[in-house]
Amino acid sequence: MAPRKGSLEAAFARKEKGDTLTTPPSKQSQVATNGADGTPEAPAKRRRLEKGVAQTTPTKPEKVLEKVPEVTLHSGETGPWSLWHGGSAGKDAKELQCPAFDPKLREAEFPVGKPVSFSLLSGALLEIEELKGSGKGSRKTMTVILSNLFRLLMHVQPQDIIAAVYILINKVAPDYEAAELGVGDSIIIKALCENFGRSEATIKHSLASGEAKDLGEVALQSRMSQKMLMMPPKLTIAKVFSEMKAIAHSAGKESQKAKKEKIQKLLVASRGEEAKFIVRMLQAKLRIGIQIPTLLQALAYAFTLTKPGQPSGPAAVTDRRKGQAKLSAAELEPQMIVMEAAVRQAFSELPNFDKLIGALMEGRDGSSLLEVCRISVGVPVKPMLAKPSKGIAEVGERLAGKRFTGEWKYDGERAQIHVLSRDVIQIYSRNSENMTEKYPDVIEVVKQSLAEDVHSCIIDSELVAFDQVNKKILPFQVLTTRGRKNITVEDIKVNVCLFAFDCMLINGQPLVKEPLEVRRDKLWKILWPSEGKVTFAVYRNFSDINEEEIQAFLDESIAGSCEGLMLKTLTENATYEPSKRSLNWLKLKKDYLEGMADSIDVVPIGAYYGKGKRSGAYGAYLLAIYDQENEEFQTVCKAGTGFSDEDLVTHYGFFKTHQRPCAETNYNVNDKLKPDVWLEPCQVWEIRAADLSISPVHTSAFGVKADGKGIGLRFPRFLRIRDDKTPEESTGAEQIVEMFEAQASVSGTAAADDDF
DNA sequence: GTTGTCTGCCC
DNA sequence: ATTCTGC
DNA sequence: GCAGAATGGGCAGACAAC
Repeated sequence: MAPRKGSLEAAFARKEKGDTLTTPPSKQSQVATNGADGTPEAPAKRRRLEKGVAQTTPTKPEKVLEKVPEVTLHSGETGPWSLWHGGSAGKDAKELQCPAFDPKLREAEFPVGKPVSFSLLSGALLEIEELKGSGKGSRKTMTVILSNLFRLLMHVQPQDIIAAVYILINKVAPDYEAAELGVGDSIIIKALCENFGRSEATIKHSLASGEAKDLGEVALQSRMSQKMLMMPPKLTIAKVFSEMKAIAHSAGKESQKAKKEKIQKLLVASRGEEAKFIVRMLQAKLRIGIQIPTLLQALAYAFTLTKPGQPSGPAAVTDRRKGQAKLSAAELEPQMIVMEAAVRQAFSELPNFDKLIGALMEGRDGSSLLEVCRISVGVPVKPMLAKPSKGIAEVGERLAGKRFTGEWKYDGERAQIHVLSRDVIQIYSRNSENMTEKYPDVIEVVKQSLAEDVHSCIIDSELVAFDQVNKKILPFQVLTTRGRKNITVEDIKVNVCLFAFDCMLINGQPLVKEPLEVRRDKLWKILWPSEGKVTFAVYRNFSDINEEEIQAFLDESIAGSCEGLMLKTLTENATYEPSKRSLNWLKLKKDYLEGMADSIDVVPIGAYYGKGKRSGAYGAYLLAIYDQENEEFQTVCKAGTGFSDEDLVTHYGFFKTHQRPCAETNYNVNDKLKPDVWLEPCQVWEIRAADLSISPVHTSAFGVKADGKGIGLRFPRFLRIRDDKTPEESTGAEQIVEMFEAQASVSGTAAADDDF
């Protein structure tokens, strides 16, 4: 058994929360208790702002124009210009890969105004894929290809840029406009089987043997060996996108069949490598090394080098490095840098490619883009995220010499609350999904909690399941049982409390460029807490690194049913601008800390073939503990992370020779977890997890905490092999139960037994 | 009407 | 969510 | 340090199958 005593004791040391009232941040320096214990009076009665928001909102107008950063010309080494001048020698300027690419040179092949063949996009994807991992400068070349693709489209068929971008990110609409493809591996496999006369078994075998690294390659191989007499017309970018939209929009009876048939039609019409990318696109796993940040960079460069024509204005310029008005490197590089920053910021504030590209097509550049792509109520903003920190020492290094704050990290659901008006309130998730329908109760309570002079705002917060009778935070797992659609306030079974911690806009004024200290101050003035409904995240400010105080605050947060702490600078580098650094906050959780986390010794009893870069090895393992009483191995989780590439190879090599044709008789495994390969119980692994939860599929401590259910692990990851243990010496079922009961969010609540 | 499977989305 | 890796 | 790509548990909701 690995050390874990510390965590148990810490978790048992449940702190009774006092009834301390909150005070505004301006009047306090160190407040550790607040919120849930606010006064019970109706907020409306207490609502009286001494200093109204109107007076505290910034008097200076919000800057729209970004100050042009101090730009030093990199010319050659690291700056964007290094992508666009080097490496052209010997390359054909007709090739997308070539930095000197000029869209005009491809006019014969891609006539202006004609729909563009999907093979152009597919070809670019293939080139990019082939560059992946090919060493120095390969990422740069990938960006160049993408940029040049956009430049070409800009010249010949601008409306295809949006289609191409959506295809590249495997979506059909912005995240906040619910439009999901509703296609998964299962439906794709069915489509492939029927279409190419293959069986599911041969497809599985193809993947297991490494013959194909993913379903895209399966599709491609099947398509290649298919003889076609009559070829449907070539696919165009526009056609593929419209089919994707059609797939996303099909719903109701027989919709699965309809989706399958659309997929098959696309595959039949595909040529060359297209089938591979169509399938991957439907899986939302293009896996060619391009995600949104790279896409934004490529767009920025494309719209710097090439200028779209305007309806009644300047004509298009395909290559601003050429012609009479040509610009020098010294002029273009700063433009690229500013454009890239502006595009990133624009997408962060308005994550909508239609609008972003629309603005770029209008000719907006680094200095004017943000005038139209700005944070606004009703459109979710990209949220600030936090980087995991390995320990308090690391936190100290990062924050040394800066004023910072620690906030309790609540275990709930991120909620970005948009008050469009006092009557219209919307709620968005961490990933910009619209959750308004899920939380009518929150909307009501926010309405009642707004200070009088607030008519619009955007608030960042966490929604946490909350026991209104016992005034206690409930586990995340309780929150997940809430319904999501057609929810009415009357039949809500899982109540929540809102813990607010940031504020990005008030009364039309963006606050994203204000430091956290200012934003928090304003937040506290626009929202009135009410017990168990709305409050502020508990925080404590620090002006110096004091490891003991941070540790103590961390312990308090865990005793208070939280996951740990969020650590944020207050003044320096403390704006709300994920475009600049998406992981600008730090998170400190007990399971990151050596000796404070539950670490568990388990036995690998099954394995699953890896996909993509894991193909050719096992990508994940099925892990079990040994239950002495029942003399059987009971599963607790699968593990697919924590392995170095070397580990993956070692494990594969080892377990290849310890396979079993079927499960051992003393394996207690749910059918839904059936691994690709069964393993002999012959090794012990130490793994780590954040929490334990009641599991519908895992069998450890089966029936002990809930009828017909076992206990599973949340966020499991591999740590190391324990050569000093035998499988029978792995963690026992009774220890799993102890760990489950020791969790601060479970102990002392009614949920401790059989409530699941 | 019930049950099972699949998908997307929370973490 | 966590984690590892190439650049 | 960023960006990307592997992978986890578990829930509701939508459909399909029975």
